[in-house]
Amino acid sequence: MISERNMAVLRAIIEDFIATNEPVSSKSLVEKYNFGVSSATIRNDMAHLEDEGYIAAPHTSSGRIPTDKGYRVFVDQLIQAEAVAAEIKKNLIELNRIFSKTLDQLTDLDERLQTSAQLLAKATGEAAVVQYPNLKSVSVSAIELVKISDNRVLILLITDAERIQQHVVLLKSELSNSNLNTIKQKISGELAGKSVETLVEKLADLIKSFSPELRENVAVIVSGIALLLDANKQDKIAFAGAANLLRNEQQFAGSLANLLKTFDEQSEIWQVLNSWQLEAERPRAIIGSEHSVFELSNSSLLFSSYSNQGTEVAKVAVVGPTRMNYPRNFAAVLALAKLLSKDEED
Amino acid sequence: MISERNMAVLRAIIEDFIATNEPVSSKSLVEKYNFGVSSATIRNDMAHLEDEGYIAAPHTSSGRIPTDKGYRVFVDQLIQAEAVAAEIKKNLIELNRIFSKTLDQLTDLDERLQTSAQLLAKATGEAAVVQYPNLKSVSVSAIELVKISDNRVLILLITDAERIQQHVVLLKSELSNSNLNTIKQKISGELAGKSVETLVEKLADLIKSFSPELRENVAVIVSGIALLLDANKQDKIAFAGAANLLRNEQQFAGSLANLLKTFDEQSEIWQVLNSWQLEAERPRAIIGSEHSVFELSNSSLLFSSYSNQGTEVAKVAVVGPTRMNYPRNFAAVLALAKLLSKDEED
DNA sequence: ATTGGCACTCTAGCTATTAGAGTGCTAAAA
DNA sequence: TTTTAGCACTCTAATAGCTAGAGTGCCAAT
Repeated sequence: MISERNMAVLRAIIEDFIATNEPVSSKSLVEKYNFGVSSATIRNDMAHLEDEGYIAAPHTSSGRIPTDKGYRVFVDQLIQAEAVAAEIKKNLIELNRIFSKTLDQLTDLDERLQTSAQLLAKATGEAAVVQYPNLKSVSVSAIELVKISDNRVLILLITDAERIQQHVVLLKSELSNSNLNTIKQKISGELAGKSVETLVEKLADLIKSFSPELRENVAVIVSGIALLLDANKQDKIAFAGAANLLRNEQQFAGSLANLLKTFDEQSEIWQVLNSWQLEAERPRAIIGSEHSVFELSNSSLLFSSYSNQGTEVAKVAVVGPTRMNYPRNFAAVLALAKLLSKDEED
Repeated sequence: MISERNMAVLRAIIEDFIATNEPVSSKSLVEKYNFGVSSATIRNDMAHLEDEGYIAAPHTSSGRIPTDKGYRVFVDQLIQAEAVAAEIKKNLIELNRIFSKTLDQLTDLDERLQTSAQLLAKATGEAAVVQYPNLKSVSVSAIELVKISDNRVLILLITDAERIQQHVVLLKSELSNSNLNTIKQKISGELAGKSVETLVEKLADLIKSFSPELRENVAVIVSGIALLLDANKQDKIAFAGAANLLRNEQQFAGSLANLLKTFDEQSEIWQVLNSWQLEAERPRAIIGSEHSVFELSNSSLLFSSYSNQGTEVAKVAVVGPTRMNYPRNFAAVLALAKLLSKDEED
């Protein structure tokens, strides 16, 4: 059984450890906190907490450090406790102001997400990851073709998820404006409203429906569109704050290089994020051994999701040591998630 | 005076040090290289090279390591020596093949440059930087306006440097297709062919030339264009290979976090690159103390430039320890610079 | 100019020692 | 039953001392 005071001691240990990164001793606890009992009593509590697996001692005669299980209850209570929730909410408003000041000016998706990651990294002092929207379920709202020189055409793929992608193709032969217009009308009419996923198959048929003299160029354009659709399927993330990972260098030991490579390659992180579900608005924390990313030992993942018209499209996350500042970081993740969401109230 | 053999010894020391990262002793030199003299003789040569400042001894009874001055002559000779030039050229062809295989498929500038940096980082095993083209001197070839919903217009700024930028603006009131077309014609006609730099001033006048009922929306569109032009002025770089910097962790001591931040913030690196000039096709190496980036102590910068129709537009660079593999890295920098260049032969 | 020989120097690794921080446990007190 | 003072015990981290050996510098001989 975990008594009221046991809990308070656990919490004090965790807060102290987060602040100092040193094993916490019974003596320092009675000095800093007003438990109104002696260090011997605290020692008994600590022994108990250790039995239950909430804290551990690096060696026989050292202070205690929290275990992942310890952090778990700490974080769970944190999210529920009214007082702290208020604290988070206050941060949230402030962060919302800061974030929106920068983000509201950006409409280009790449820039927007990259900047988001940078803001999140800065606000938390940790590394930040922002998933690109998963466009598999998104549909095409229009395809535009713009002639930018005699033989080059810019293809624009506009989806209903704010993402506008571009690709330039080289035509095989000259194409009159009216012909280009015909092609545009037909392609756009044929593809608009369809989901990105189902689109690829339709493309081949499309070419055949054009008159023979246009087909060569249409084929080039269609292959350009296929390329853009393909790009949508790639798992992409924006990442920022690598320097912040270095602050906690010792804990990653030799694996920091691998860790950075993991972020570089993106797809693994993407999968990790996808393997965890979110309930409603709640942010979630995955603490230490709860995840299995080898390079991220002793690290926590804090994430939430952003949505488009109520449908979850992707996640934002903060990656840092298990001994991170949870209240601050939860607030930042929530603030960003809210800002990136395009829901009714906008 | 530096004799023939002195030079050979210097070179052997540098190559050995690059390979092993250990101070090089006279004994190991006679064992690995065929100088045909005893270690005592080599010791005399080494004492001489030390007097001249090409090598240094970490402490009295240790082997020697090259100084920046030592690397300097090594690199200068490297670039000139026929045999090595051939070696570089061979690498260059191979690298060219590898790079173009990936790059030829990419037309989006962001993606292209980011991928370039990644390829360069991978090919060299170092960190890589690719400057975005400096667009101050570039001119606008067209401005397109595309309606993507009732009240949103996508602005496309197309310059003659392959860069196509996009921005979405929210209209104040509905705008008919024909009106949009009128605006497009007028704006594009007015701005096409002008250089990006001179354009900003013209924008204000432009609004006045429209009929009052259009002005409100034109103002929105014009401010969007201004935003895009502004983005061109920002110094931007693509960076990759942070993990490779970690490999040489010890040498950056505590400054690695600052270093990563420097790359994150971009503008400082941009300025450093700009402060060095290139002669013609020659790549250039800036070794250790020759540059003054504090965080990059013991590091070399290798760079070359890419051009558009013969005009230099930006640089590509490799950043690594002074004891990097110069021939390989020179080849990679050159190969990429050549590939990114859009000159007549394309 | 080169070389063998040798004294000399400095480092890196090993061992020993110690102060002190912190615990666990016991027996008494509340 | 809970709390506490007291004390023995343990482990770490820092310091000092020691030694093998790698490497040099220089001298005298070739």
